[in-house]
Amino acid sequence: MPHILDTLKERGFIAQMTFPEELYEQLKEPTTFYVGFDPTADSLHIGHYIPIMAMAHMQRAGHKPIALMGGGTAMIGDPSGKTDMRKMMTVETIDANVACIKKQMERFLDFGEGQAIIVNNGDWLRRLNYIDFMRDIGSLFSVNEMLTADAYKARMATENGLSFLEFTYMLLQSYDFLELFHRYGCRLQMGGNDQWSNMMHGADLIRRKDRERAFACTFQLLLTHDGRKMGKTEAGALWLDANKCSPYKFYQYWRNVDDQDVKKCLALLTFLPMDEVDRLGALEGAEINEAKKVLAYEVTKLVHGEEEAKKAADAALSLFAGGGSGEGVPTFELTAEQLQMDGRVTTILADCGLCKSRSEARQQVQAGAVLLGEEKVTDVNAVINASMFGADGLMLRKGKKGYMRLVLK
RNA sequence: GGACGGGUUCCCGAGUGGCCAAAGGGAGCAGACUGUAAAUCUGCCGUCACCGACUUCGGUGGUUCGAAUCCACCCCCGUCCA
Repeated sequence: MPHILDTLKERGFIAQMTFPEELYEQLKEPTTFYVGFDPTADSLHIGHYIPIMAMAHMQRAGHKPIALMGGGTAMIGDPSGKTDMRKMMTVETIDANVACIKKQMERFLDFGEGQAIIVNNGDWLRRLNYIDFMRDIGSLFSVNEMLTADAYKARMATENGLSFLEFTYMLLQSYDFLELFHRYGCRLQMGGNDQWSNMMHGADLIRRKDRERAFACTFQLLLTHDGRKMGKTEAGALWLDANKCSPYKFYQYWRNVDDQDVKKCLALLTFLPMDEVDRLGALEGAEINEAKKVLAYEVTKLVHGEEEAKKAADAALSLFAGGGSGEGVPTFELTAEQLQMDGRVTTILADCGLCKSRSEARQQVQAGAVLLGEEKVTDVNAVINASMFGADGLMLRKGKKGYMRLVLK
């Protein structure tokens, strides 16, 4: 079996790590490691996916993952990678988010007996005593040195500045690591590359305070080939929750990735063997669409399950290739009464989510982007009535990719 | 605490009494071209039963026929000083 670090490197996960040789030795033994997640929303999004995949790889290689929920640190907000101070969140919101995220994580990791665990740093951070903390931990940090961290430097350079609350974040995250070391013998922290300085200081804290081995290792962020963050959609982020982003939409996102990003995505986001990734990634021209189909299917399968992935693939087949059953095509139900009251195409376009507002719907009609069945809608005031529905409803389309099957209830 | 500079639509950022729903860029959506890709060109991009109306420019009040723009107070941020 290849060394886990080699696997992760080969797939493109690793960004940087502390004491590479020593860590390499350490990981020859089963090692407990952790990754932190901020419960700033009630669902994970694609940005969390890379670390989760890495955790899964690690677990398969015999290491023990700890998913640390930042129920305590979320009350502060990590300044890394942010140009603005985050909104502070209430304890209730945070705890509710933690519960939702816990549920989602169970899909990716084995939380069985003796396997991965989830802990919440709110358990120890929220009852921290300021004076004790400052004596034990604060005394070991040098402000001069902290200020050299990119995360802080960047924030100092902007006109938004950095609050003390946020400045303290590094100490708390470092303390988390120490606490997890004490509780579970956790020796490695992994996470996004934007966390590098926080993670490094945590490992350093354990070395200084307990004189024990501890490591930090960061992952590449999921960026497009030209350096933009991947997974941005109109809705802000590509959510892993089916209610926030349907499996169909999720599938379509990956089906439409840039050619240049396909190989990287296959390596990072799926468990396909690397020779298969290399083969698919090498396809050129229209052929690369095959790779995109595999990518979309595999990722959707991991996130939403095999059944949903099949439905999404089938929907794509029926909408774009004239095959399939069309079972997974997005549908929107409406009643005859609704049509009676307001059956305007623009209203329905907005209600079913194809357009953000009726104004936008109106503009799309004017642009000639809207089709009802096979008919282009030319009149902004066009109305849909019950007689237009066929046996499988009525297909409403916005552009080439926006499909919604209307069904009469 | 003091002096100065700021808070504009999803983001960046112009605008200093009417010509402002607010320049420009980015993101996004759509059209053409394609391979459900990229690049390019074009249109849209506050809301609304939309040739008109309504709501927006940190907050609240005021001046004015008329305010994002002027005044007062307040909140928030930055820089320098203490």
